[in-house]
Amino acid sequence: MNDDITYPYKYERTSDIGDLRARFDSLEPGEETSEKVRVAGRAMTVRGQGKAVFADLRDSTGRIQLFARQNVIGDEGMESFKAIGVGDIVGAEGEVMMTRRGELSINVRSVTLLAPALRPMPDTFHGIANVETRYRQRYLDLLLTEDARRALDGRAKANAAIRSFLEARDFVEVETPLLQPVASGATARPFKTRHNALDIDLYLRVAPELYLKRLLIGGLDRVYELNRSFRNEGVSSKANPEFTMLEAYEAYVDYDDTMALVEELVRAIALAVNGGYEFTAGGQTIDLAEPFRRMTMFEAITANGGPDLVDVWKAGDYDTIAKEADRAGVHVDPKWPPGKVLAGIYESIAERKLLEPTFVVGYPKDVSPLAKDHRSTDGFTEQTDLIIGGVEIAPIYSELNDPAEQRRRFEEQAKQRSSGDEEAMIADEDFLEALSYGMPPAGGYGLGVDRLLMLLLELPSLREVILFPTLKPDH
RNA sequence: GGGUCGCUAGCUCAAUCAGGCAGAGCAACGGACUCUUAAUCCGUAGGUUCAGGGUUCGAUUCCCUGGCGACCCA
Repeated sequence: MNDDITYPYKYERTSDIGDLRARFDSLEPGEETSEKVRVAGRAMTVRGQGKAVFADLRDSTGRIQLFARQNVIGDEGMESFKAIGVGDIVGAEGEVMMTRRGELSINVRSVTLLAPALRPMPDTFHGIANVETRYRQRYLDLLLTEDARRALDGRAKANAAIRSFLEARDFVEVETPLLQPVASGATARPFKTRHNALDIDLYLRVAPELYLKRLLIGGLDRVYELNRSFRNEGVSSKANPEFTMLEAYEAYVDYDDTMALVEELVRAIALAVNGGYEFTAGGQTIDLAEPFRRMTMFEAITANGGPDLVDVWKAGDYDTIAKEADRAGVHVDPKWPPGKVLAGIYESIAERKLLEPTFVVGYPKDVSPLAKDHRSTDGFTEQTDLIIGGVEIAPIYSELNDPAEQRRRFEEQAKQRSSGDEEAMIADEDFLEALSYGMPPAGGYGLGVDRLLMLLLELPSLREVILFPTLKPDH
């Protein structure tokens, strides 16, 4: 049907449009240069004016106007220029000039159709209002929605900042299995798949944690993986089944050291993404340059209008804890261990109100199977969660390295699992064996890159910072 | 999982309240126009109104079921 269209193999460009902008934006209106250039990109608008035609051409570096005049380009050239439609990908050759109205342009000598848009482009003025279309056809969204390009750009900058921050501190980037025989390392339901040749079930990782710890055992003292992990859970504005996380581990330090490192890292990412430390979340200005707050889970609850549960917890009065959970609107399963109930109260009352960066220090052992016992508070571990804008950004641990204690924690999780908690952590026997060879004391963390980007870019949903968010097929 | 809302031309939206020929702008196509930039002007074409069922003389509109999405709640 379109057999008469030819699709050229290449187009030799002399410049990106951004380069031309940088070099020639200061031309005077009406000034014409003899600088002959060849550019290529997508025609975003075309404005016919009889024997003159204007088009806006955009490549990934910017936009420039094409200005074709019949007395310059000739009758045949004019015909081919007029044939350009909105959305077509074209190459153009001509001299750089500034129109009398002060629009940097190319005085077109010839134009080449490289690939037409056979389907009409969405309205280039109104853009795409339907978010579903924006997610399903992100290629169109990127052409028409500034926020979509901003998110893409922000992520690239964040990734680069993360790598340079960690490389500068001698962390080694590694890659560990996505396909795992046991999906452990996080309390989450995994995706299951099948390897035919090996005839085994495999799971997509819910976290790379236990493999990165194997590398600590293997003598890598500073290690990280900027990874995609997968959790078989619902989608929401704060969760996508696949998401990007940074996990990093450093031997011979504890979670206090790691908190300081994460604080610096978050600032480095913000600086790279936004060029500064301030942004708005929950209607409040957040200044990442301020020292991050630290509070216990109990303090976080009381600071946000909840009950003081310190003494109740110490006394082991779990009935009162359960009653308070009920009052806080937490749907407590009677089989839940007390620490999970307490964490539920905290999440319900406090978490979303913690707008300023806050380390919530100390997590109940029942919900923290991979961190060392807290050195001074019974029933708690040395896990802290960094909360920013009411969103959990990064759990940080003094990593548990006692294999006997790790086995007990896994057994505790197994109990929760057998009482119906499908998200309870699975024991990884191979990891326990590895631990028994000795893992150095270490601090580690997992940083939710998507969530941090969503905050820094002030976008309302995780799906805005994930190029192709998980959606049901629409047909 | 529950609730609310949305889905009409490629896109942005009307028409739905109170059932009565499914429309406009942009994009496309044809024409006019040599400094436009949401260009303008004249004309042409463009529809499984998300899908299926029901009520009705008649359904985009009312009812039911389903699909996809958004938001809120759990």
